[in-house]
Amino acid sequence: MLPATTRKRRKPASPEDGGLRMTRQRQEVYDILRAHRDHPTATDVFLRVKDSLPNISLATVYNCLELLVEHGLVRQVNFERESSRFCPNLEQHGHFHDRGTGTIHDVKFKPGTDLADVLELPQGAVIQDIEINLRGLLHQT
Amino acid sequence: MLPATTRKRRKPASPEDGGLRMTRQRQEVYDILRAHRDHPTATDVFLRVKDSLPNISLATVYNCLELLVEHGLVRQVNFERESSRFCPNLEQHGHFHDRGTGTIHDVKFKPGTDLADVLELPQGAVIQDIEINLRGLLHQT
DNA sequence: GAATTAATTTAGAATAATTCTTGCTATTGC
DNA sequence: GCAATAGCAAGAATTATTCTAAATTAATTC
Ligand SMILES: [Mn+2]
Ligand SMILES: [Mn+2]
Ligand SMILES: [Zn+2]
Ligand SMILES: [Zn+2]
Repeated sequence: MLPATTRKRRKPASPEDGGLRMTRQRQEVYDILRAHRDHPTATDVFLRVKDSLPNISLATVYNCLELLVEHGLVRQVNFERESSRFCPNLEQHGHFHDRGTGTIHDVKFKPGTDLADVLELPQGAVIQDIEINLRGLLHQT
Repeated sequence: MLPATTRKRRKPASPEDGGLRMTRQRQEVYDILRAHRDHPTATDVFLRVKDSLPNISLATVYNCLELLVEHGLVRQVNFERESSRFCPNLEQHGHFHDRGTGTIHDVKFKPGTDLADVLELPQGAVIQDIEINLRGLLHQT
């Protein structure tokens, strides 16, 4: 058996990428989400990624987004029945949809507070996932 | 001009029904939502309403649900990208989806608490609508 | 490093929830 | 009762998303 250092080996899955092999397409999709954190739809991502990968297909963009979500690198955000949007912010946060401009803003949780303090959860409920979506208007101050 | 009491007049829109004319179909759809508050989908409602209105169409169920939502009698509840569900509970509340059984439970807000206390809202944000969706498991106690 | 195997991507077809269109029916206002 | 309006049913259309199958690329084995 050869020493471990000389054996050819695939790049190990880092904790960062959640064990997902970072192909060119997946990396570009992920980079695009982190470059412009405006909660783009799959089609938005598709149009943007074409600049660097002109031959990428929409199906691949959907595949990449699905994998990034499954591996916990990206969050999928749904407002009403609109197209899903994608967000690389992994901190616990909600979303505010400004009906005036159509933009979506991240909403942090105040430190030291717990959502469960505000809610009357059913007996025995163990929360695995929290989704908070707000809609309204953003007025100039 | 005849006295008001003798003139034939349509049933006035009550504050309860939000100005919506309550046709047979709308009434049955609404009654079904209030009878079983299990957050049924449009198809669920369709199947149930057929007992009393065997000729109703799915399109009509969708129309009725849309109108009931627009007029504020019913809330539309979306989890992920699943079919919309419908809820006649008009109190401010969130939803807990038990992944074990697939059931959806209403989650009241604790009296005297304010969600805004837990969130760092963007400057100038005026909230018109709040959606809180929780997912997890309900353990027997 | 060529052959083999496995994973990924692509293009287009399929799916499914929802919405739209159209002709018909019921209700309303007069 | 009659014209105008509103509502309904059936099925077609829409659209975001998923699936399928073939081609490409990458990894593994020899
Ligand atoms: Mn967009
Ligand atoms: Mn159901
Ligand atoms: Zn976000
Ligand atoms: Zn509810």
